[in-house]
Amino acid sequence: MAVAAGAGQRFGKNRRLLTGRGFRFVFKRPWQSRGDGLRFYARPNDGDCDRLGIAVSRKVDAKAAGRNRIKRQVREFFRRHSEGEGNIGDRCVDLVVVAQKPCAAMDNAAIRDELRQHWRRLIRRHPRRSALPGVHSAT
RNA sequence: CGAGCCGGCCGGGCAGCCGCUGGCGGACCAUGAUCCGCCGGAGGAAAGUCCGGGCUCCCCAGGGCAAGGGCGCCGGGUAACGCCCGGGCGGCGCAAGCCGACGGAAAGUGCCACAGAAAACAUACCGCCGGACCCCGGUCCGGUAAGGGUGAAAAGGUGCGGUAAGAGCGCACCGCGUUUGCGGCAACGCAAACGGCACGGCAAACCCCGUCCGGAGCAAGACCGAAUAGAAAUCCCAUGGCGCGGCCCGCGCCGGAUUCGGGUAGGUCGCAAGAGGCGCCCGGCAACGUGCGUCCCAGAUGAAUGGCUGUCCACGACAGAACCCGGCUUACAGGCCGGCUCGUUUU
RNA sequence: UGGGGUGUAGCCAAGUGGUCCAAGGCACCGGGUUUUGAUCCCGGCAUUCCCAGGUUCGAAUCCUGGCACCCCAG
Repeated sequence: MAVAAGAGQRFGKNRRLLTGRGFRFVFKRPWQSRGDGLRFYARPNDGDCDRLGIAVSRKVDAKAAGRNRIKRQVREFFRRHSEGEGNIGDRCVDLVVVAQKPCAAMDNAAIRDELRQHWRRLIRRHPRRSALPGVHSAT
């Protein structure tokens, strides 16, 4: 069974969007949130956990190391805040995070700040059953 | 101690917690994009894609020729190279050292603006010298190329002799060329004799000579599954089946190959043990090679190394594998080791 | 990952197999014409020809290396 406390901390392949089909599903009818450096596209799924896809193109940052940095920040935030397994009663979402050009100039703290803003909008629209102590205590 | 040169190396460390990914082992009333344990998990440039290979498919299947392109002192190393090592020559530096697209201009074609008499078959503006004429300054004829002037570059340089003035005209030295001898595998060097101006520069101008090169690329390519359109063109019919004419045989269809168009974007393999790393012996000035021992060292496929906390310090640069090797080039905080040169001080 | 292309003034751009001045147009600025404006005429743009080396007497042009931007394939 799922370990209730640590369920949201994992980030296996079941928590990611792995195929082009998964991305297309989200982009078809997305809920959106736009900011300076990032955009969120989300859509409720039929699964039992949230899933994440990230898009950082070469136009954002031509250096591979720079793109990896952005993706790591997004992944780490999602790992610590999203809904894990055992939430059959909830409406979980597929989320795609797209990085925009200014993101390359932001430091890690700034990226996390923006992620928090988008995430707060997301949970207002798609409420969780479980509380989100991480978000409230972090801010 | 200061200034500098060369070679080699490192690229935050430790501890804890939460994660990611591959392999192996295990768990299950949920056999999966799951969970648990152990072990492995980015670079010196992984980069730019500038060269050289391996490996695949296509073409040719034997090689040659042509086109186009690369390379270019000599010798060696290497699977190969445009790389590396050693040497020669030239240049820079007091030196340690560093740098060099460094074959050919009497095979040919072409270019050298402006200036200048003349820019390559040489030639004569101002001059200098001799002669003639007019008469006190020039004109004409001839000789000459030292000096002036022009230019990026002016037809060997310097000195002495020589001369009407001059000139390789003669001589000495330097330079250049030819021949011979000697040293060296060679590039080349040294020496002697001879030649005298006969060979201006540019081949990163066309080119000549020598030498090397077929094309594409792992999203190559192979297989499984799904899906669309037994649709189009060309060829084959050796084997097999069916139909038609009585058989040989022929034709048509099924079938096979290639191409074009359309559809699909799921999985498996390729996919990591290699021209491999390290250590030692031997050969070699060295690059490197032979042998022995030892190690297994990333394999993802929306794509893995991160986050947080503590602590130490010089407060962390450039930057992320995507088929794999050998090089080159470019980016880079800081630091370590070894050798050498010059200067200064002290003994 | 692989392949290809382009960098010349604020913008669009031409440019030679090397030699005074790097065409031209738009825009902008100054002046003239006009009662004023448009048109028209004259003049101007003080451009490291993307950057760094090299060849050459001389390079936007030739050679080498680099940077930036754009496009294409699956």
